[in-house]
Amino acid sequence: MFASAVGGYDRFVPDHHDHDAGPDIDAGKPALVATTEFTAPLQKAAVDVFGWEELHPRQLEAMQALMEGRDVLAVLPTGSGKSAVYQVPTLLLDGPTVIVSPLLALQRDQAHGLREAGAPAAVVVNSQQRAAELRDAWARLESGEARFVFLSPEQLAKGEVVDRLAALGVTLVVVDEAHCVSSWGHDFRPDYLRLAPAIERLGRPPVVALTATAAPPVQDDIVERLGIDGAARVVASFDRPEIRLEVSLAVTEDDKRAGVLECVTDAVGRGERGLVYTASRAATEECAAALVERGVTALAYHAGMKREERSRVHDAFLDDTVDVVVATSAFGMGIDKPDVRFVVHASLPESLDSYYQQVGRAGRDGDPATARMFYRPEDEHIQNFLTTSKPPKAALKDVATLLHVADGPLSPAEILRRAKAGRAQAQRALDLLEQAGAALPAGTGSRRGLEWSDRSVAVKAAVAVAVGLAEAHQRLTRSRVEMMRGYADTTGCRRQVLLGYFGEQLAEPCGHCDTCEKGTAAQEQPDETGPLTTGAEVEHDEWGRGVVMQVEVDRLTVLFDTVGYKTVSRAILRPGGLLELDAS
DNA sequence: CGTCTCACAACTAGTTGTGAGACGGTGCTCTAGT
Repeated sequence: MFASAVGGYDRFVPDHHDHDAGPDIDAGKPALVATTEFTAPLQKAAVDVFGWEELHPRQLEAMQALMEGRDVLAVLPTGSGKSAVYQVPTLLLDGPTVIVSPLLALQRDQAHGLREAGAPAAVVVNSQQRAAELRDAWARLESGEARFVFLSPEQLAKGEVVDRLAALGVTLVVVDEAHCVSSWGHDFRPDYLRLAPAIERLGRPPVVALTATAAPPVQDDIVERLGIDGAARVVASFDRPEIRLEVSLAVTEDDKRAGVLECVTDAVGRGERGLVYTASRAATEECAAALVERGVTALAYHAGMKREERSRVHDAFLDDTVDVVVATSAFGMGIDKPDVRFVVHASLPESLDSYYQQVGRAGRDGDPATARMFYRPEDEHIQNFLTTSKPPKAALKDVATLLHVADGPLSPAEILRRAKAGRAQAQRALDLLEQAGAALPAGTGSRRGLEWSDRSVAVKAAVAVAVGLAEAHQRLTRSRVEMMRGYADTTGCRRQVLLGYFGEQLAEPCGHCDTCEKGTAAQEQPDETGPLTTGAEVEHDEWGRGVVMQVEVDRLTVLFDTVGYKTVSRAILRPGGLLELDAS
């Protein structure tokens, strides 16, 4: 729409470290982005509608790829204008943009934000709306007035919603907080893994997956699950030098508790505000109460609380009426508060991905902030319990048999009702059978459901494949917990370890994490001079193919396709990227 | 896998030990009852 209105406005966009208030997202990347036929129209639309005088090179790179019809995976820090990546192109495209967003509160805030910015109308479609609101939302989309529609992956799992969207001629699909595809899709919210077929049914417009945190294997998983293999990857630096990293090992629960309370009380005494993450709901309440007893204004936050109360805590944190929020992992997505000065972990998080996401909520204003983790070796077990559910073998057999003998498609509701297994187990079994390709979506209208893919495939064989998938995922999540533990126990520079996990090599120890100051980091310099460097492919007799994720003095961390992360001794190296069998 | 709670025993009247069992995170959506 703006293309014809633009002329004579063609130049390179330089790097703007000097007046960029957000994090430096450009380290190690080319500062210039090639100008294309879309550069000028994008810049003009950004100024005219949103008042953005300059687009960051990374933003522009992602937008240009989308305009060329390519898919994009953009990994950009929060506060760097991730949303602009789809907002501006939408102005130049003919149809509406569909934004898949994981939380209803987030959808509401984002739609509201667009309204404030003076952008074309945005609507929200979800189960919390009244019938009249929904009718209105659809009417505005169908009239062409609304150009943005926010919805959950669960909405896109509904055939009638997809059909209705398809009729609108969707020209762009956005998967916001795209790390959820990888972290939640496999079990917790399986509709994340059903986005690819839904996008196909929308006519397969370009897709942009947006997230602030995704290690290379997670990026691969997102791209694969969304079916956007050829996506342009726009990945900014993960480094947040303003955040000081510290870890304290505690022997007893009492020591750990005392450490957390002292650390938080001291920080609040200096006038700082921040977050405490715990592993359980009970621990949030216990810790918040202990802080209050010490004169700190603290509130607990977890998913067991009423919606209203959760939003009250959320607001209190944003408008500084509370110094500390003590929360489970439920707190944080969508929080963009600039002056969070500390993030304290009172337990080991489930993965370095989660850890970095939580830590990254500190110091958004660029001023110094602290990330301090207190942990006990025992903490590893609760994460293993929480993140790894055993394959539901009995339920798998049960559900597979139902599908195998059925005459036509069965609706998921009917399958759950007829299964002998509990609802949750049966649902998980159904998801796994679908992932295994044994159960396929079939039928139309009210007859829509799932059916057995191929009668010649035996129940037993399909169950075996599904169990294999579940076990592989179980091994991966366990190895991710081990990586978390490895970070906690390292004597090397923490920033080097953390950035290495995200595929970024820091040449020198950072000089201001706890291990650097203790002096242990200097003795643990990674040696990248040998035959194996980060990113190299290796082969192990038992574990199969893997990619080197990290190189240390005498050991390597390798991510294997089948068994997840493994740390192996350098001594077992053989020429040609082969590893000896006796690795441990 | 570890921690906590509870019931109960053993012991002698207030406390300590033991074994079994429950519990531990993230959200959307639909439905039944107010």
